[in-house]
Amino acid sequence: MAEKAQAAAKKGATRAEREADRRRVILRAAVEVFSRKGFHGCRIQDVAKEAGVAYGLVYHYFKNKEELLESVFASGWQNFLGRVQAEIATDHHVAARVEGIVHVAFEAYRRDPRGVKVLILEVGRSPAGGAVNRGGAFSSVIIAAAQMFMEAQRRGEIPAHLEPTLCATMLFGSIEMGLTSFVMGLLDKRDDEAIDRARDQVAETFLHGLVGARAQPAIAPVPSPAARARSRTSS
Amino acid sequence: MAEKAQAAAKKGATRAEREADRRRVILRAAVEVFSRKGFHGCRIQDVAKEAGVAYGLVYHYFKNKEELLESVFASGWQNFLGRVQAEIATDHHVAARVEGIVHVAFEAYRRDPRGVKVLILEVGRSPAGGAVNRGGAFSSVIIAAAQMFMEAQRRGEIPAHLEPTLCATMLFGSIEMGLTSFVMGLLDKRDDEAIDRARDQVAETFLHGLVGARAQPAIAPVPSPAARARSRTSS
DNA sequence: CGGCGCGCTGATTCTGGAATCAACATTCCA
DNA sequence: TGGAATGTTGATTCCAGAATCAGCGCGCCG
Repeated sequence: MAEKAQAAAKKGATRAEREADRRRVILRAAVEVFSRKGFHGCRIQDVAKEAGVAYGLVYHYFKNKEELLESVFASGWQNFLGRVQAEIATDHHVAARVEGIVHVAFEAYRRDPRGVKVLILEVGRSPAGGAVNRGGAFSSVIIAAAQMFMEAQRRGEIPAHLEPTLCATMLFGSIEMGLTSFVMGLLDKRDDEAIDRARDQVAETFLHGLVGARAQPAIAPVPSPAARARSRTSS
Repeated sequence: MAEKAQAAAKKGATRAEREADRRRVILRAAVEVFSRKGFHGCRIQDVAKEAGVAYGLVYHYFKNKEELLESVFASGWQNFLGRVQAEIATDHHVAARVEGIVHVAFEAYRRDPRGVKVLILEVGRSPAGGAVNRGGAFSSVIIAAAQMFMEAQRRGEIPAHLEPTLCATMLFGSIEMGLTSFVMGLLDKRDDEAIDRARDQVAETFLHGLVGARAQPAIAPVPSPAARARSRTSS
């Protein structure tokens, strides 16, 4: 249906270039279709049609459906992962780094919502043992971020009693769900302002939460008796 | 493989009771298998075997595979949803209600990790248009929570400039990813203490973040020039 | 106690879609 | 310009696994 553009680009280009181009077109189509129907919900034919290409050609460029997803993942996630790692690797104050990470995520979404959607919906979480799970790629960011928080604790930038892994987990949870609310249409995905505001709120709220956290009491001014009673029941 | 227990329970029970029992056994087995292999990754046969029951019987109790998932969803999510709604419906301070919600989620996980895993991995997010997505069930909690936050703003319990939907989104994102870190083995799922601590940290951190949020500046003491420059670039 | 109904069985059928492949098209180089 | 190499096609093959169904046997009722 889409993607007739490639025909035009065919003219002045070496064979290798055109081939790489085709590959990219198919990959792009795959992202598109996966994001619409999900990995399992779509047939290779759908991808081919979307790419304006014959059924079998997909198999010329990718060993099988699985490898196609693999590649979609690689092209999207690797890139994202790299940027996040770069943010983490700076030795700025943890606040700056967290801001950086949030920024990277929301920018990625602004640039390519479809792609982010696929990553969020298909790749990041996918059924455990499932062949789809990119050997703990998700885990690796979280671990990296956890190390960052640990370092921040050593520097006294955030309270020492927080579990770093959980901090990392919450950070990406907030980001991911923040984006999901756009993906799912809870917030207006075409409102650029809204995306900016969301980004800032996620970063700020999360940071305030970390820095303000104190070991003992929740700051509930009127902690209902019921909640109080329950709150420590099971520990 | 498992579930030979039902044979024993067969004795003193009316027919209807035994039948309902069977249904429950199958449902339980489905949760088990879905959580291990995912919805798409498992065959009805796997479910049947897990339930210690014949292939075709599954079809006696459920129209098809889809309806089976539907039921797994209903039995798990409805229940969870109800409890969350109940928390939201109290007119306690927002802090108490948030604590309540977090508590409900983590308790659910403690009681039935498998079930929670299925909800998180299969049902909650599932490919968009996909037949699996329970008509925005996920959305409905978020909307409810968003209303709670709006109310809290009216009462002056949290800053007025926060986007309520995003607050809700972040809350469930934090909870969900917090649980995911157990599901994925980043934290030790058999350590009851750890679960408790995680629960408290999620609630506290999130609440501090909300309450402490101020309209203008992030609290970055040493906001790296790079981050500063970038921070407002695109708005 | 005998026969009848219904929960239950699993071999069989059926279907959708992944992967193959042999034929056809295009590009490249001599 | 010819023909070798490589790209492209889609009808065909093949199979996993969903759904069916004809019959069996267990337990209940007369």
